[in-house]
Amino acid sequence: MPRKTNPSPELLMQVYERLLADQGPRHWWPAESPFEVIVGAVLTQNTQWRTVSPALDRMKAADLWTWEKILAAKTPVLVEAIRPAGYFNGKARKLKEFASFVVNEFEGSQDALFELDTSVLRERLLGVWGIGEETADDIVLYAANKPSFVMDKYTMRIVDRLGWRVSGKKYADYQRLFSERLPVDVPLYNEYHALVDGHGAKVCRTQPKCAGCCLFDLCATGKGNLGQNALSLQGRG
DNA sequence: TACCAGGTGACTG
DNA sequence: CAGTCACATGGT
Repeated sequence: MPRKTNPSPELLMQVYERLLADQGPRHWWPAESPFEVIVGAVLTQNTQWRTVSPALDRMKAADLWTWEKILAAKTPVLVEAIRPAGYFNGKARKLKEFASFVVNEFEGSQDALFELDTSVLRERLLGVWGIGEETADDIVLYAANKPSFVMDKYTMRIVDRLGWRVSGKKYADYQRLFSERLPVDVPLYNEYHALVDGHGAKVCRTQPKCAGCCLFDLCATGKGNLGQNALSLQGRG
């Protein structure tokens, strides 16, 4: 493996511009309301969005589209609605825990919750059972529109493959790599995470498709795969 | 067919 | 604190 390098703020912006040119704006989060962002953020945990979207439709059809209704619903009813998203027992409990939090402490409106300062909001979210760091940051950024850079499996994998040095192995370490180098800017955080996610899902997959990658010349792993990709291109003639 | 997908909490040494 | 495991459906 090539030696890790310490990426400059300029390099982070260069990667952003490359991804933006490659994919265009992604218009995240794919939801019509802060409520839907939160529900979607829980349902998409370790799950692809394409199975979450049907689950959201089933929740609407089952009249489970407010915190009060989620809280009042019988667990098997909620489970059946969210079944397509997987992990339905755990996610049903998580939705009920969050509903209880919003109904009992913020009168059923996440708007009151979002009035908290960013760091306080994040801590309150982390205090809810089932809300971990990524889901909390999803909610802070995409529902409350406050600046908290979202980290996820894709982003960590891309950082590792690019060969960027990270101070540790934890979520916060990877998150800090970005937040210490980028201006604190909600639209930038929003689009950056969306673009990295798209790249992770389509190009920098578990089995990376380095041929044609817009970051190829910036990537330690991609350069290492040059021969292999050249062969696979040749094979397709 | 076997592997993988926008994590989190519980448990162990 | 760091590693490991269960949780579960659906697409390729």
